Amino acid sequence: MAQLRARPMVVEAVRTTAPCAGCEARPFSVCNALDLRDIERLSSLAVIISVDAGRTFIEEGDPAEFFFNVTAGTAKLFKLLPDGRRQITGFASMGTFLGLAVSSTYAFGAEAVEPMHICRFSRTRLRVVLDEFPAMEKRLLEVASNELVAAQEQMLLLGRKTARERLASFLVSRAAALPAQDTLLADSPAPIDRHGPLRVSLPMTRSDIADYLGLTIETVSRTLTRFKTERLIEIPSASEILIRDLALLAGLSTGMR
Amino acid sequence: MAQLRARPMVVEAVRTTAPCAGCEARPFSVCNALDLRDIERLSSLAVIISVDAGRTFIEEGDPAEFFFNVTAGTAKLFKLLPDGRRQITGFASMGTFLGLAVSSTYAFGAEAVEPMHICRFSRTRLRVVLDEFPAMEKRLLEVASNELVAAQEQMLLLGRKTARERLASFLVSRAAALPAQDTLLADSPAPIDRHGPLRVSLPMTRSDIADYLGLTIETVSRTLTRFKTERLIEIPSASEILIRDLALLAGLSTGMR
DNA sequence: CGTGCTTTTGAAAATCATCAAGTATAGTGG
DNA sequence: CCACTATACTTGATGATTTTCAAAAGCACG
Repeated sequence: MAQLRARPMVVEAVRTTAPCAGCEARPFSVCNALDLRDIERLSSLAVIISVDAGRTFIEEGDPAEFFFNVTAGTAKLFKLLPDGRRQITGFASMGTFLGLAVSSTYAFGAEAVEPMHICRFSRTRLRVVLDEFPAMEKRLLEVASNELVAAQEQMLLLGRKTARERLASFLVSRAAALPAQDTLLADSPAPIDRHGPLRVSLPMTRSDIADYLGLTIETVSRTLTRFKTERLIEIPSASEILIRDLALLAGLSTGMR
Repeated sequence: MAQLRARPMVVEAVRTTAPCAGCEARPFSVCNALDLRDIERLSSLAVIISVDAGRTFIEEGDPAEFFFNVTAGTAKLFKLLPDGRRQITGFASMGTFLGLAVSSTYAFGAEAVEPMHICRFSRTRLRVVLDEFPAMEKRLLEVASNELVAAQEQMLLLGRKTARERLASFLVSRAAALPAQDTLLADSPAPIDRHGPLRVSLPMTRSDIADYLGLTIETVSRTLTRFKTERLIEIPSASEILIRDLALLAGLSTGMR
């Protein structure tokens, strides 16, 4: 049960200019709450950081000094037990805002699964901006509310769904997040009505998927293989899956059979 | 696996005056963000509702017309699968704010486990107040952030902890919430250092506990019995538990043995 | 073209769920 | 006030899904 993990080092800051105005992630992020004029203020506070795949950039329990905004790549967010058991609580991709904890320390860790670009803000300095622009605070509340809904859905999955239902849910949610690969801002009911095979990429390892779904890598592998033999999916490579029957998978994800 | 449940009727509104100024729950709730002068504005929007034990007052999927603030009693919040499997995502007690969903429908249901008093606000009308008082919006963001942290902790529990660890975690969190019985606003590190037996009340049924912890009622019962034979707790009645060794239980809850 | 890591596959083991009574508790009506 | 009934809780025996242990097969990278 207990698999101990090496503790990766926290990434060191790599300072760069922060051109918020031309930021590709802005349309997907809380920063969009500000208009171009105010964006300048934000730019002056932001530091852009590059994070290599596998690097931890938030350490659970560390003083929560910064807020982060993901502008490229994907991170896994996780909590650990003393013996090394890990629960991944979510994946953060372009536009995701991190660090909302009220407490003085981070309640979770974050590690890049792909090379990332992250926009980093000092908490204290961003707080001033938030007080100045209530629109951004409002947007943050929306984001937090959406995350809360997603968290409740994940609790349902972890507490009550079978391995099969968990994997089906995971694949469906990955498909629903296309092309914006971001569930947190999925305000509109994603248009998942297209037919034909749907290509979803899985930048995370089987181990990550297992720790996200509360399973072991073996169960993840076996279940995916079974989906394949049942012609629900194809697995061209380990990091890529073709969904052949999304509706059926969606049914499976809620216990229909 | 699938136990179907009768669908309880939604409670009808029981209109009463809303004396926010003298509200016992205010110190524990978001309403505290307003000073006495502004509280009057709030009062004019609130309707106090009485809910009998067992009554559902939020139906998952219904249009999210209202916000709620619990002023007395306890509710369980839950999500259902089509076949009746249920996941309780949390318990709401005095001071808890409900209905934060951004979407137009409730993402979860809520049912009273004890007779309750609830303060009800129209979403559209409360929105006006929020725009007027940024302090309250800020307080809401804090609340949402704290709930998010609690949700991540629960994901760790549901995804990675054993039955024993889950029950230990549950009892410890009930003890930590004393006397304010409210985890959501537990901003300060709860002073759990007192020794001697600690009395925690469990107003919810074993079935509720099971659905909260992702277990069956039998496993809940067996595990509590085992704690009793191990002298960790006493069980004077089904709805009351004496914790004899909180530190040991706290250790158990994170996998120490 | 090794070498190391990830993934897949197989067999055995374990935790927790299910099925099944039996016991306590609470609420109801006589 | 007490018996009666319904519900909740406990306890036991059995079973199944998932984990654990083990090893082979793929794949990526130097």
